[in-house]
Amino acid sequence: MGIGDTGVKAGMMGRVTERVRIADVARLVGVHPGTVSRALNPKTEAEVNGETRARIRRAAKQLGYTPNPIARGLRTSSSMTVGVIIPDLTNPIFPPIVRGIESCLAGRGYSAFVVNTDGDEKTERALFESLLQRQVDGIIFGTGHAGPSVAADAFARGVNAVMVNRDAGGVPYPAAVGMDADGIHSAVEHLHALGHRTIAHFAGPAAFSTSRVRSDAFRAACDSLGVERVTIEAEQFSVDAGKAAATEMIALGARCPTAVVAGNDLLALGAYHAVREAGLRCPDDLSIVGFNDMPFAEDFSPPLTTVRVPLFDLGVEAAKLLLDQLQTREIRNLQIALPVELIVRGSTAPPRH
Amino acid sequence: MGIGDTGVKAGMMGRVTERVRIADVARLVGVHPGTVSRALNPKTEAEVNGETRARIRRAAKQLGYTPNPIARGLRTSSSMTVGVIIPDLTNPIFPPIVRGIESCLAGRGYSAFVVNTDGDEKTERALFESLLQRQVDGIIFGTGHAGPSVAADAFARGVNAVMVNRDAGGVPYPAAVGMDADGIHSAVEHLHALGHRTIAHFAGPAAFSTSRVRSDAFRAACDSLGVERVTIEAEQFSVDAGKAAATEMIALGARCPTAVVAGNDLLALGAYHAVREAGLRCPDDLSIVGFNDMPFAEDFSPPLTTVRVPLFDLGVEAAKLLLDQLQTREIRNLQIALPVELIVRGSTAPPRH
DNA sequence: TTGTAAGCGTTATCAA
DNA sequence: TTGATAACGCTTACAA
Repeated sequence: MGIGDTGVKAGMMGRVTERVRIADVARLVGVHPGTVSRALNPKTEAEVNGETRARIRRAAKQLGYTPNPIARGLRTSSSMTVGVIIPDLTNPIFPPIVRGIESCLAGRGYSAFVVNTDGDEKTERALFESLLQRQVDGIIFGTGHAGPSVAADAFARGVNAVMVNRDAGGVPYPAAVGMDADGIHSAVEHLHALGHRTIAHFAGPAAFSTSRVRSDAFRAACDSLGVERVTIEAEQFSVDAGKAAATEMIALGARCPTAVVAGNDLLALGAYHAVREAGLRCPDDLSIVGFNDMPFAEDFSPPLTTVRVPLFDLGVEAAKLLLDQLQTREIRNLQIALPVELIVRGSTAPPRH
Repeated sequence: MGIGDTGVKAGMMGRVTERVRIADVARLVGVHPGTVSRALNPKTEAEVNGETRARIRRAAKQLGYTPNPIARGLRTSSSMTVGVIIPDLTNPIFPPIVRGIESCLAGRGYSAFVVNTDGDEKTERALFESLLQRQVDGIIFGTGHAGPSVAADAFARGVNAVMVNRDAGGVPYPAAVGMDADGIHSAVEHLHALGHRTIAHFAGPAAFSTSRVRSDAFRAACDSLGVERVTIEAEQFSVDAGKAAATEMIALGARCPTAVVAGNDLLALGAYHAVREAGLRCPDDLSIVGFNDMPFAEDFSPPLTTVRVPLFDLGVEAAKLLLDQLQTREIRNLQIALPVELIVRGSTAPPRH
């Protein structure tokens, strides 16, 4: 590590600009602080005389007044902030989702506070509590899974929340998800059309709704097309797990399927690695389809055939769902399912005999 | 869009668990709230009798008391939060940086509030102000550039901040960066050793310190090795800009360099696209080196030879720098430069004659 | 329509 | 060492 200190110091800290308070505006206008508050608050601006309101607005702008969200939050127990709980920001599906959430929230004056659990339940619980302490108005869970969960507790405690990407098992929070079954059907049909008659599915952990929906759809699609099928459950939705699954499959030798529908792009990528390591080639020896169309999937070697999920829009819809919930104070048990699309690229080809 | 509403409603919102306040603990212990505050605050716990402190701690735990950060923030004008301003979370170098920042912050009780500017100065300014309003204790800028900037204003106003990845031109905030010059030297040497004698550099926008450092190093490295050089300045650090630069370069025909050192991986990826579109191949017709080793660069087609920057650690160091600044209340003008490493993969090969 | 005043849950100053 | 008390900056009954 190189450290180069020029020795120049910034001297005394300049003072962070004195914040102008509501009282300053009130004084300038010659009116009571309460009136200023009412005039500046969309919900109460009707209660104040049009002309005074105009004068207050002008003064506020002149002084550069902006309400202190901390003080307001203390008073109203609302922070105009929503917590976003995801497993890991470096999983490439999350940045687009988060940006979608923020883009929707920003328009309504809300901000997103994003935290990472690394898939650890204890961490998730701690982060959840700390978000509540910070007075978030609601939570968007990107960590949904079946069984006991933080989301389940949140629901029991009446916390406003929604799910994104995955649902929460039995917990009736609204969710924004992709039409995963459609995507899997398209993938299987595509492979069938290419001539594949034995196809494998790398399923994600059974606790995730995305895993279950995709693997059920896989079974249904294969059966309806008369395709022989194998399902291998991966420990996680990760490159390593995908590699392990593919290695196991390749060991089948002659009975090895000619194509795989991976539960997500990371598993597909793991399959790439296994294929390469086994001295085989994709798509010549094995066709591989991913799921999500994560950023840069088109730049993989070979470019990945995958199912595109509108991740940004998933984020937008989840945020809308939450905002709606905050407004109506009613938790609706519904799913918004967005259409997905098979993107055919270079990782699929006819099987060779 | 498919909407399926089961019609099941969650009934009346359960009530979010009643928060237990400092007064509740005080009452239980039979002591004044002020004492509880002192006992629970690391800075003042020495002022309270060991035994009372123990009783207070026990009661707090029993009741599940946790201080309300909003109330505390109002009183102390500190939120134990730092703002992180980056251009775009979907730029793959940022998730690792952000995780690094958070991992350091978490240990010290701070949280990170991340916002995206999309490279727009006005947006950045608005977000900056809103972060200050939210009482962030400091800011980490991932958006540094030369000339008038939000960081410059922040410095003038005495705001605690540090830079990550890029520095802020003339503004003397501390910065955590990579040893970019070393990386470029390694890249040029690698290409020279392969036999390349004319090399191009795709430089990023001149306002970024990363661009300047890298392109200066490129010039120096080529000159010291007697390599002919061309520099093309890209409009942005983006795939599209890289493609444009490469297309322009390929149009040179016979005078086209046989290798390019791209200012970052995105520019390199753009060059991939241009090469493919021109019916050429990498590395056969053109060797390409990237910069950063963004996630999944090894999975590109071909796997990208690039300079690995320890992005996560950059985040960690930036956070440390800021925490240090918050503690000492002194803005030190220094740079922490972390070593980088050339990762040779499949996008570089000897030139063919 | 506007003023008054209480209070959100802490921390910090001052006395005891 | 502890208690009393006054802020922090805002919103919101309630009164005028």
